Amino acid sequence: MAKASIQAVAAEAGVSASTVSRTFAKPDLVLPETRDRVLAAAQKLDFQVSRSAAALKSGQSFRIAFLHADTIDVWFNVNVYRGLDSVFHPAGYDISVYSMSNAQDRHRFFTDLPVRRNADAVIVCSFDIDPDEVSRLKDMNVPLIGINTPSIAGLDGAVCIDDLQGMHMALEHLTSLGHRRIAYVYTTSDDAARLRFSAENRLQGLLLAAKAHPDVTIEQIRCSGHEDPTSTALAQLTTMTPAPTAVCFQTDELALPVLYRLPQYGLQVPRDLSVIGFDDIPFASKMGLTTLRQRPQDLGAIAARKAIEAMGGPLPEPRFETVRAQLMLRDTTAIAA
Amino acid sequence: MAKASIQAVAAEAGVSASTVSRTFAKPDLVLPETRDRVLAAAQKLDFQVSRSAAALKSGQSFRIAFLHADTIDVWFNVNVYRGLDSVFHPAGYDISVYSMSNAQDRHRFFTDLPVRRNADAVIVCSFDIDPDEVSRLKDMNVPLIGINTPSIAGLDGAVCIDDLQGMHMALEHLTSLGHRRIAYVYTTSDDAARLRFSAENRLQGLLLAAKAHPDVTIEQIRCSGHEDPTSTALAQLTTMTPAPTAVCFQTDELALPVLYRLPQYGLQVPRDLSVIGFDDIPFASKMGLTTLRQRPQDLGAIAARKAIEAMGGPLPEPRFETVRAQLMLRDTTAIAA
DNA sequence: TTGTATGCGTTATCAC
DNA sequence: GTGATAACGCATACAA
Repeated sequence: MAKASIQAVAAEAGVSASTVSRTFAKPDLVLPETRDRVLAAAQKLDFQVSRSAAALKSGQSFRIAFLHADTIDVWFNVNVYRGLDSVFHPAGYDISVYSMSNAQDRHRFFTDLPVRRNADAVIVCSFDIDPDEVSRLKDMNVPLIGINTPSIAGLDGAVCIDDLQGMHMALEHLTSLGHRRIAYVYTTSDDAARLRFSAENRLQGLLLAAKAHPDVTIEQIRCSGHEDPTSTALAQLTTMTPAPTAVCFQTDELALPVLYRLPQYGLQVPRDLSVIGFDDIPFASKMGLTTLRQRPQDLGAIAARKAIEAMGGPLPEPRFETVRAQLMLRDTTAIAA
Repeated sequence: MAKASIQAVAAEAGVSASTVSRTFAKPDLVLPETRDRVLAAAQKLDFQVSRSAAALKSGQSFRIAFLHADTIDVWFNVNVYRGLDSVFHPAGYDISVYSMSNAQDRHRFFTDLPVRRNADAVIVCSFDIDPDEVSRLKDMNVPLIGINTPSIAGLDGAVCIDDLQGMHMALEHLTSLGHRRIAYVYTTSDDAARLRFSAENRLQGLLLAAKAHPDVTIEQIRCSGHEDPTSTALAQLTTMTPAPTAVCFQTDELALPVLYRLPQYGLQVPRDLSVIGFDDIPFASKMGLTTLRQRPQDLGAIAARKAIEAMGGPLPEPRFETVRAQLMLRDTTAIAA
């Protein structure tokens, strides 16, 4: 089972090694009939181009570094990964995932910078990356693309979800149903960098949108990292006076456990309380939660295309992009009581 | 920002390139003080070993192929990935993910076999891989490790969750609470290979365990891929006569939406109906679901260690391993009505 | 369009 | 314990 080299294929096909190389790297530069002969020989010998050798010679690594906050299993991160993969994989790139669960991971990453010479582009996701870190990454001379980064300074491209527009829609939906007392539930946990920004942006979006409605009040329910957010939210929602008639949650993940328990505390949804989430995770549709859909896969795919474009030379066009959230009307919002 | 080569570091440190190489690859073969000098020089020049070059010369690719059914975002798959990464990343390996969402993906993979010469080990997860495919992968002469594979034939190692033991615990728990009429809800969708096996194994486990209790009956509720499983399960659970007093779900994912809707149909949990899930996904604890915990991260880590051992030479020891599920007692089971 | 020659940056093998 | 040297397998400039 000696792994066939490019030489062996060349011999089998009766051509030179360069022709075999070209057949795989730049098929259009080789005569169709030659190409077919080479492909047949390759198939016969079970030949696959060695990525290591190709990488060494070409100076590329065919690896993309994907930096993200928290862990890869959070819904947003893994779906961004899927989007990246849907573009990078067919293009011949592997994705190296670097999870920054805590300050230590992060410190180690930025001192070792294992990405140097080992990535053709860097994708930074939901990351409160500081200017120092940006400049260190830029020193690597590879494209640096952001996804939902708080700032776009120093990036070669970026794509963000439009939290403001999303919350604007949420508020307009609720006010059109007659809601005036609206609560907003969010978390501020230290070890979930992604959530910090979305919490902030979404709150701002809600407050901004509320300015157009002088009679609307927004009550903030803040769940700090130490406590169980479900309990905090339930306690507040059931005891506030005057009681809100609608509540927006920073994320579906936060909303769903509360939605489940509300009946136990005498609140019928949507009769007594309208509920809106954010994200549209799979459980949201299964539980009928009205929510704002964002598609992390799309963000990932857009970022990947920008990266590929930037690797080709000039900066991607457009460099910065914003994607709208979509209001999914389901069973948890109704006319105010 | 010319990327420093190993030569440059050697010059800076006043040693030969070989010594620099050794400092990174086999630090114990080099004198501590020499090592410090080299490390200092490397740090100064921002040097990192080129994985491509190292790979070419050493004959390894430093890549692991991770084949899984369905998509990477399903809870089980992404957590297996985390487990793999926790072992492979520190060991210097990157993971290339190959998602087999459908027959076409799979066919393409096995005809192209992009993994040939480009992976040092193959991990196959939740895969109804057939003998032909196993032998094609084995031809690559790299370790082949399975995770929750239906068969272990031809694999160099494998680790599986003990579905039978898990369901045995579930049944004993329920019978000890006085339940005698127990339902089991499962899905059979074509495009979710993982679920097919777990559905089958878990059902068998339940039936097997029930043999010890002649007065216990197991009613199967099968949700085919075309219909909404939540509706099917609810319809059956609320209309069966005699009504079951407890229900086991194949997965938490299946259980939770049903759990949410049961009160709407007049069934209080656990007063009228006890509910047990399987997996212990994050929402299970948030919603108080009694369930069987499995830890895909552990399976991934175990598989990764077996792979590394097998790459070293002999077969891993033990070659095949089974991990127990753990019963998490929460709020959805109680004494039979 | 295809073949020839060369070198990418590292590691393995051997001396020393 | 360290240094010199050759080779890993391919892609590219250049020649044909």
